[in-house]
Amino acid sequence: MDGVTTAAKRPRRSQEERTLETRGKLIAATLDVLLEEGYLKLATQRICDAAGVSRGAMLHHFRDKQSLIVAAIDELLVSATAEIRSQADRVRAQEITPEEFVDYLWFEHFSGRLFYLTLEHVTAARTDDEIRAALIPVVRRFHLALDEIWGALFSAAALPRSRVATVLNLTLCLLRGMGVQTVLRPDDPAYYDDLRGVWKIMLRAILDGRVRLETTGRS
Amino acid sequence: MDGVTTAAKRPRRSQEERTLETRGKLIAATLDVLLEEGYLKLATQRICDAAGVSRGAMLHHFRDKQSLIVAAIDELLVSATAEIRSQADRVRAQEITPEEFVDYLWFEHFSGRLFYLTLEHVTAARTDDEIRAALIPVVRRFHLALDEIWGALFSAAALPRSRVATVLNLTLCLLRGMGVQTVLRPDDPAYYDDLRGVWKIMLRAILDGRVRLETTGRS
DNA sequence: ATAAACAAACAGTCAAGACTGTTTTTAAAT
DNA sequence: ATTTAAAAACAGTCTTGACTGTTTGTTTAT
Repeated sequence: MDGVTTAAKRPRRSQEERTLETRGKLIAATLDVLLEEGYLKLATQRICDAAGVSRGAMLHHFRDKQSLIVAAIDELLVSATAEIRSQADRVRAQEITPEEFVDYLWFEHFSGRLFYLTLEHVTAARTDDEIRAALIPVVRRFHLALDEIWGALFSAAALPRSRVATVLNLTLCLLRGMGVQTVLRPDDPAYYDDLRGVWKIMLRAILDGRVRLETTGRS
Repeated sequence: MDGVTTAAKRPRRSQEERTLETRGKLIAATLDVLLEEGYLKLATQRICDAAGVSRGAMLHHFRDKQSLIVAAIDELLVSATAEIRSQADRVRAQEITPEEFVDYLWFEHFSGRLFYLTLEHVTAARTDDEIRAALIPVVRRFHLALDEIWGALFSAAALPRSRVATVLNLTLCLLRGMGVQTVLRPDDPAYYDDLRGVWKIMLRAILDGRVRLETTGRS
């Protein structure tokens, strides 16, 4: 295995390329292992095994375990934002209905990977000041991006522009709550279909103007 | 400090009394420490310190750490059920409105202790088959009790009896989702008031019959 | 005297960061 | 163009502390 053989097998990569590749592997592996093992059992050796990278290399690129996790969550939310935006564009173009968008959000994000990863990092953040401080800006960017997406989503005359984001955020809260429940209420898809069905009826009533949202006194 | 002095200070307690007291202390301490530290940092020594009981005694009464936690969650949900039932009785007696009930659920349970403890055990259960298997029956009892409470709650002519539980479960999912968000979106009570305000408007529309829920096709 | 409740010590496991060593790339010197 | 030195990327080992369940010992109730 001399220099000639090595050069023939693999072109010389710049430091930047090497860095991007290693970081990318670590971030992807972190999300996979976090989903599979949970935060409680998330060991750096396990991540590195999955990434095919040493712990020394991991620590070269990320100050500590927590820094790696925060970077991974950031990447997760950036990706999710792009995917949601893409589907939202289809709602606006009237290729899919708002009801179908709700189904998309449920089946593609909130009853699986995105939400379970959210559950893990949110729960860890609740009792750890450092994690929480690191994640609040990350999540705030996600919320702002969603609000921007929601603002451009609907043009229903019956729904004031200022209410659009509220309704969509309420939709997301419903789906998060359902996501929480899936953990200890599995094998009951009818229950979740039922909830979602009722929600769609409510959403349709709002979009059609049968329920008005202007006056939201604090009551 | 001889036997006579001890007897004079504290009456002789039966083994059963001692057991109930020790178990009670451990269970209460578990919930307190779980809320404060999270599942990730929940150490049995910390629980025992808080309970004023030795680890040996803890292990005498509970097979292992997990058994203690499951017993504590069971107790938590039994207590919450009783409290929710008591408020629901006041709704039925028309002492408080359904809207006020929603506020009660939010402020007393889903924006604080009950929900945060739920977050902890649900997240731990997601990736641990044993915990999940132990908690599913516990949580099922909670769900059944809630459905029974909901079934007796409203007598709105416009809302079919079969739909009452769905609407209340939908309410709880919304509140759970909001509870999840409070962790990384703190210091924004107006946001949560807004969401809750919109839901109350929708709830009122359902109760008043302006939105009908009979046909909930699976769409 | 015996059993149950309780306490403390023991033993083993595991994980993260610190640390040391190696390989690859880049820049400077020749 | 080649060599050398430095920097960056990467790998592997060590250290330390924390944790849980097991075991042994003590106290209280029957």
